[in-house]
Amino acid sequence: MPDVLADDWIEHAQERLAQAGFRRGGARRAVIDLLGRQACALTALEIDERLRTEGRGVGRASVYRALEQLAELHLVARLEVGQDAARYEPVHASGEHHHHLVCDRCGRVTPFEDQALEAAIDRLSTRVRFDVGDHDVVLHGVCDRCRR
Amino acid sequence: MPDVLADDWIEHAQERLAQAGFRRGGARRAVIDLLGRQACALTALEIDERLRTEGRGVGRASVYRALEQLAELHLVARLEVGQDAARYEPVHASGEHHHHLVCDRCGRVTPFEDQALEAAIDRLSTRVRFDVGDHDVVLHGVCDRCRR
DNA sequence: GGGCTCTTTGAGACCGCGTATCATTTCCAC
DNA sequence: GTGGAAATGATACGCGGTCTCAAAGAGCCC
Repeated sequence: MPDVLADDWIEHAQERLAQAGFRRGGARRAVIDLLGRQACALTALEIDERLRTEGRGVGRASVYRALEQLAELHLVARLEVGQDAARYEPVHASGEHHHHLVCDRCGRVTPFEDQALEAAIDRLSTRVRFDVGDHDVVLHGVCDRCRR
Repeated sequence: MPDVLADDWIEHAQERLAQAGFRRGGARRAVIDLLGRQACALTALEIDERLRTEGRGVGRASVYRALEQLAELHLVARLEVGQDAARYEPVHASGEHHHHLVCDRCGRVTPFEDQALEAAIDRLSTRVRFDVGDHDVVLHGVCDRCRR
């Protein structure tokens, strides 16, 4: 599913990196291309693994480096959902984003969106003595597949 | 500050453990006593360390074991806030709980409460095809101490 | 209390995600 | 093309967390 949104993000990311003074490089490019095609968050090792099976293996260090740089520029979001491995996903320029349901039984991570939740967080952000940037919401429980 | 709430939680936890068929043991007791006195979440290694400085050092394995057992009985909440170390805090029987502001500059973790946020999550929980249990909300940003 | 069994404990080996190092390769401004 | 800086990747390392197993302690029957 090579959709337009993915291509947009990939292009956007390349641009922002160039602006930030980064040179081009094959490893980072491969990570960006893979991330752009994902619907939801992947762990660094999943990325490493998928690239390898695609025949575009890169060093582990390069994966982590690319993710760190992308996170620094807010092009990817880093999140931890209680599984001892950080996950990364593209941040779209539209500001649109989702949160995650985590099945504590099988570990599956599913995205969801909720406007009321976002609104509550926005309102809340203005009243704390804290310069709020990003936020993560994680709902733990049992997914419908495990419940049966 | 040996307050009543802390003592309540400690007692409650002991009771629930007994009900669940656990025997008494010094290490778990030490972990519970320490946790009961905390206002906010600690990492396992912080717990280990503090017990050691109190002269009540316990094996690392015992700390993790106790925390796991307590989490299983929902007596403590386990949360990860993007610092590569899980944190644990008491869950009070009242159902009252808070969420966390994380300073990405200094790493400080600060609790906050918000009723509107809780309400939004409750409403949302009923509409997803997922059996929602706990939830975590983490706001990232810069704390007032680092901002100046 | 004395024994018996089963749980709890803790020292240390081990595992795996993530980071640091550093020699090599690649990019790009000139 | 050439020089110098950035990017890459193999690998060693660090550290949070788990597993193992023998010793100590809890609970129970007598």
